Order: sequence, then C-alpha cells, then structure tokens
Amino acid sequence: MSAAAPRPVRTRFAPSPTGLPHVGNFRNALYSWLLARRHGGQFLFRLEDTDRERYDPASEQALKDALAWFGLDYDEGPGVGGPHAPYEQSRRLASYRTVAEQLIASGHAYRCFCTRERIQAVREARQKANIHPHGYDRHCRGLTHAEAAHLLDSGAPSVVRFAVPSEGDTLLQDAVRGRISYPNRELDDHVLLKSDGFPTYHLAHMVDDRTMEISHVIRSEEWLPSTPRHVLQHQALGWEPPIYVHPGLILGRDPQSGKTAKLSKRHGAVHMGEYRAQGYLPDALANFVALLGWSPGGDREIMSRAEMVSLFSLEGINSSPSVFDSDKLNWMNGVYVRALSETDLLDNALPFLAEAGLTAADPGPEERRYVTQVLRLEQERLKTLSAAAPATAFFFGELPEYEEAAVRKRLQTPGAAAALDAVRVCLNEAADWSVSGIENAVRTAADTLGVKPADVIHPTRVAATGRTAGPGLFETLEALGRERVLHRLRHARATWCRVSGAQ
RNA sequence: GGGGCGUUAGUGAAGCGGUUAUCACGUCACCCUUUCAAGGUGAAGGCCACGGGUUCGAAUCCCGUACGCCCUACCA
Repeated sequence: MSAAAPRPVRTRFAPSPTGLPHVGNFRNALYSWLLARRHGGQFLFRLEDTDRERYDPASEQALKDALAWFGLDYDEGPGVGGPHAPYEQSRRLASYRTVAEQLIASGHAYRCFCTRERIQAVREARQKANIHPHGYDRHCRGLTHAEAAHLLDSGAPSVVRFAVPSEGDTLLQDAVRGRISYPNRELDDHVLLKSDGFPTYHLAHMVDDRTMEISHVIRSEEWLPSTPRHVLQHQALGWEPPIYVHPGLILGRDPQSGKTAKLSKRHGAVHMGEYRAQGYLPDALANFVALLGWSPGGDREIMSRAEMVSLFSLEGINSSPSVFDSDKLNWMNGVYVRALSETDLLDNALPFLAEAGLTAADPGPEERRYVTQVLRLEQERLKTLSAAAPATAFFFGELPEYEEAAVRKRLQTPGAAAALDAVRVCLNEAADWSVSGIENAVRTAADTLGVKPADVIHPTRVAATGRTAGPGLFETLEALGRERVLHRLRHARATWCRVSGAQ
C-alpha cells in the first residue's frame, strides 16, 4: 500500500490490428476497463499498428465491434479522440524518433548496420555455443559516432538498438507477482526503431504509455520476459515505469491429445466474433472470462457488471495460467439466458431465429407476441441463443421434423394410435383452448382409455412436436394453436401408426 | 539449449501459520415431474506436485527437485 502518490488510474487496451480479436486479449482489456471504472479513472483504446507487414484494416473494425459488444466503452481512442490524439501509433512516428535520438545521444542506444543474414548467423552460433546473450552480438555498439554517421550518409540501411547493460540484474515490480529479478546478461540489444522508420513494440508502447499518462499496464504473462527491457529503457530516460500487471495466460485444451496450450483455434472458439455468433451473451462471457485469473475472494461467481466493477482489485488477480472450460461457460451463459426479461430474450434471440428462416427479421406485433411466447417456453433450456433456432423450430410451419428415435419410441408402439385418436377427439371438443382446458382434455382422453395420463401425453408430444423432449405439453399445445395441433395429430396418426394401429 | 514464471479434486477459484481443506462447473445417485431442462438433496473425486527445512503447529514462510507454460524476430 503506497499511500504516497495517488496517481489517477488510467489504463489502456492497446492491441495490434493484425487479425481477429482474441478472447485472451479481451480478458486483459476487461481487467483494464474494470480497474479504471473501479477507481473512477480513464480507459483508453490505442491501436498499435506499427507492423506494416501484418496490418489488416478489417481487424480495426472487428476490434471496435468487439469492444462495443463486450461493453467496454473507452474514454479516449481512435474515433472518439482525446487529449493525446492521435491514438494510432502509425500517426505518432515523430515522437518515437525523438525518443530514439535522445537515447542515442545519451549513449543508451546506437545505430546498427548489420544485415539480417549476419544477425541470424550470429544468433544461431551463439545459441549453439551457449554464449550469453544468445541474440545479437553488439557488433555495431563499438562503432564511433563518426563511423556511424558515415555509414548512415552512405545510405546503408540501419536500425536503432537499445544498449542493454551487460552485467547486473534488472529488478521489476509486478502487481501480482511481486519483485522479479532478471539477469541482464540474458538480454541482447533489442531493436527500437526498424529500418523502415517504424518503432517496435518495445519503444512505441512505452513512449505512448508515458505521454498518455498510463498508470497500469495490464498485459499477459507472455510479456514478462521482455519487461526488464522496458524497465531498463525507463531508467535510461529517467522515467518512472507504470505499474506492471501480468496475469497468467489463458490456456486451451487440445481435444485430441488432452494437453493444454495457449488458447488457439484448435480449442474451439477463440475470437470474440465467434462467441457472438454462437449466441453467448456479452455479460455472461465477461463474467466467465473475468473469473479466469481473477476472483473477488470467497464464493462469488455470478456478478453483474456493476458488481464486478465494485469488487475488482489487482490483489484478486492470479499469476497462474488457467484453462478455458467451455462447459462452465455454457452453464454460466444459461444462467444469464434464464435471467433475461421477455423483451431482452426476444431482442437477443430474434436474429438467430430470423437467420434460420423461422421468423421475419423485423416481425410485426402479432408475430413478436407469438415468438416471445415460444421463446419463454424454451428459455430455461437454452444454453446459447443460437440454440434457440433448433429448439423452437417445431413451433413454426405446418409440420415439425419428426425425429426417428422419438417416432419409434412413442408412436410405433402399442396403444399409440388409440391414444392419438382419443386426444384428438377430446382436444377438438375442448371448450376453451387454454392450458387448463387442454390439460382437462388430455386427462379425459386418458380416463376414457383407462390408461395413465403419461401414456397419452408421450405420444401426443411426439405427434405434435416431433420430439420427446421439450416444454410442458399443455403449454406447448396452447401456443401451437388448436388447428395446427389437430392437423399434426391426424398426420402423425396416419403416417406413423399405420401398422400398430390395427391391433 | 538459455532465462523467466507457475504448480490447491478433471476444470475454474477460495484459503494468506491452527478448518473434518471451502465454493462453482462437470460426473454419478435420488427427489420433484407428462419428457427435457431448471430446481433441491446427496455422493464420488485431493497424500494442497515432490523432497528438505523454519515453527509447538504449514496448503499457507524458506530452499532444492520435478513437471508445465511463456519468451528467446527489424511480430506484437
């Protein structure tokens, strides 16, 4: 508890637009957002588009879409602007160059003219011979200013490298791991400015974090090994580093081998858009993902955004890696689906029903009422919204799709034909088409036949829905409507019960 | 190969020197019930990775070992 310097909390999400937004990155974005909101600070969005080779313009939009869908609003960033605009690194090149020059002038960095071929050969040789550090051999570090200037003037391509001290240890402070000591001899002189004039991550992120007054850098564990470089850079510049926070990685499980590894495509969905497309609710995903590496302490699991904000703290972040368990995500999403209000359920599920061709994309009031009724009936068994389509399909159209096993089990069986005939008569004569009216009719049918209600209910369900599982039968029939039910009973009787109906 | 980080039931977590090691998911059983789901009750599942310390006492503190993961680019 450093009571001394109460710095305003400013965090950022700074992805590189090089592909589809990954759920692992978004966990860190969530933590950053939560921390900022918890302390009334600011959360910024910054594009680290310094890699011209891998830059993908579509990725930028996908990132913004994912941020919006996930509910992470940002106070400053591309599009919304802010006091430190622009928020795209490709448009802040001058500031990186200035810092690089400053570092060269103070002797903390130097120009390197080595070819990639030489560098690669050197790396391999040193690694093989186990000479520390294993990377670049600092060949150009010995160049005099005059030599470097001469080479530069001659037009030879060059990069700027940071001059890492060859001895001693670098100490870094991590909010979740405590003090970490790293031997400098393991660190080679990394590149700050590439030959195309663009900065590397090592330079760019720290310059921006500094000028944008970022207080906490929350990023995955994979950055831990290069953090000493960042600390060294800060020291060279006389800057105070931000508070580093490195939560453990999110791992996936390979379905083939059962082994765990960094979450990737082979472990199912990993991109934010996929979760959306599969019908996960953003609040459920956020709740689940937050718990992968963080806990409010105690038994709390289901938490609203507001609760998460008020409960969030760095102390609750875990340093060990965690495995993404999609079974638990499904359960949690189900909890959120069940909690949905009637209108939210409709709004969220409608796109999936429309896409499946079950409803219009923008249905009128009459259809909306029916779809709502149907969704409420299936609500408690939906794990995802995408499941709403197959779950409610039988509520639409003349006839359902009859499942083979269901037909065999409940219709092609002794007594089924008689049961269907009896319910059809009773339902046809039912005074009012309400849940209780329908229940009376069905029970009356069973009484007349002298069988248990279940013996009538099961065949009726299959005849009316094509399946053995589903919402309560009486509610289902009520929603379906008398005409459609009678038609389906007649059809099922004629189609499936012919053989056994004789006896 | 080198370095860093990590290690509590199958999974996610709680625990911060004294508990029969807690909760959730999953699994199984039973209850509820017209089916499924939901809900309820209960069970199985841990030598708290292993080995040494420190201590009256260790899952909790220290050291070592093993294993796992990450990094080791003019990518982030």
